Amino acid sequence: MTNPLIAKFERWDDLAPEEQEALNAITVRNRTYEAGADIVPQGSRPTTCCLLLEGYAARATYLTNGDRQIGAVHVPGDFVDIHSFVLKLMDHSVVAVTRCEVAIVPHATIRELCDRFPHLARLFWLNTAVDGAVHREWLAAMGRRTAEAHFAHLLCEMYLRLKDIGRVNGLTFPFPFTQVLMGDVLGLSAVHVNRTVQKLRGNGLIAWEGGTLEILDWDALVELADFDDTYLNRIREPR
Amino acid sequence: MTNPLIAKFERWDDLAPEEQEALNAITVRNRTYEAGADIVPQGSRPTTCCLLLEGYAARATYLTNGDRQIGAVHVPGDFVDIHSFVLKLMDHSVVAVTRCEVAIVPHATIRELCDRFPHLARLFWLNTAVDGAVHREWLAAMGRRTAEAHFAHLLCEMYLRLKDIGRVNGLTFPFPFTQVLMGDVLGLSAVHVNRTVQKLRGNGLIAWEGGTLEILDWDALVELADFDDTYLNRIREPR
DNA sequence: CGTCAGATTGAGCAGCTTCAACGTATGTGG
DNA sequence: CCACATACGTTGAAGCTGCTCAATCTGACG
Repeated sequence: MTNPLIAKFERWDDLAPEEQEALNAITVRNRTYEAGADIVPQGSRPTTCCLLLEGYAARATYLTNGDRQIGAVHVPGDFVDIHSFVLKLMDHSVVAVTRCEVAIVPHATIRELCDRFPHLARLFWLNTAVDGAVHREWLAAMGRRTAEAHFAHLLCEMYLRLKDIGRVNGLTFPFPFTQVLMGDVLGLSAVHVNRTVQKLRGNGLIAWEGGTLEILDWDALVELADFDDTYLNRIREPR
Repeated sequence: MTNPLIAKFERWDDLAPEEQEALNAITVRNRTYEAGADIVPQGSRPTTCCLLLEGYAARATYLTNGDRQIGAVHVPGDFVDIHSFVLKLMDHSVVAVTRCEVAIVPHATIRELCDRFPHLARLFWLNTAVDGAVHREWLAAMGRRTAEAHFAHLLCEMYLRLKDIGRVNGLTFPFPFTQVLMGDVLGLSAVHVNRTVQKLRGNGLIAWEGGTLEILDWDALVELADFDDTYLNRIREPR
């Protein structure tokens, strides 16, 4: 199997052979997390970073009343907490939404890599920058889009990101999330998520059952969501 | 006047004398933007980065219907679009909320700085990471807090950030924003911003008039907002 | 067959929006 | 100095969106 991080970086820019080699050698060990487990807890001080190899993970910010807001959904190839290398203290949790397989990379290794290959340092930085762009777009979706458009927007994003890593089948992809979880993603109650899903179904935009989602009308979904993929930075150019 | 960027970086970590020297030399020219002007437009490809020296700026994501969502408010010392160095294509605009004075730094200069001082590269990266943390906290405020708590949260954040750059006077600070703008920040209509402000005033938490805001009861504001400053990363440690 | 997680439905209510009017301060041209 | 325009804040009324509470349904599993 190709290294999914190399694949991700190569969607952004060319990698020198030595850079690829270095990226292939950074994993200290792999680890599996069960669905629902904390991969990195809010308030902790990680000394490693986690590269998601398999499964879905999410970033959750918890309030003291127990409510939480999810700020990003991660797919295989995502370096879910690469920012902890500079941030040190986690302001949020990374949780395993499904069973997750993760490669563990020590901060010290990231440090060496960055010193040896400034170009890789820029790509790590870019990773953090794109995460930020996703947050901004989610903010716009939450503040200025209807619940239905917000959900549609999320689906457009998930589809493209999964497509980029070769995990879609036509317009169908795995979507093993509960409606409660989607509430934490969209900032809605589970009940209202249900009603929103039914609208999307009723309008013939999607089918969603058994953890599999099918987009029935991509153009209509994009239109409804006012979706523009610029923020995902799906562009290959010198960095 | 001390360089505000150096001041900011030194709140995160020690800087070597050569690093300070290098940071002092990066400005190519300064420029002033009138209130309301685009400093960096959404969709553009900047070849420079902007360091805010004076005034308030904001990042705005525009929808095609003209609505916008603000994702961050910037104060002097903020490198408002440092992420454009790796991102290349702007997914959002940076707008001058008041008249702004800005130092312009070419990407090429940032590049040299990063190559020469990997430590500075990490601090630029940290800058992007903290921006991301703010976005996440705003997401949580928008999705899981009431309008009143959301506004209170924003005020706690603004207060601390302004305090850190020495721009507060006791619990009073400049807050020259219109209620329409606050709507774009909070994801609310201007009318509801007005009613929310009146609640905060009525509960004796704040006074706000003539572009000046005074926090009348900090503890109550923090309590209402469920505010925790972790995400602002106001910690000095080796990076 | 019982249990449990998750999805669905209904009813009533609170929060927020829109539309529209009005108040107030500031500035501008005559 | 007045007449008028403009920007911003405030208020009321009506209606939609999304929430809470609570019940029911469904399929998977032991």
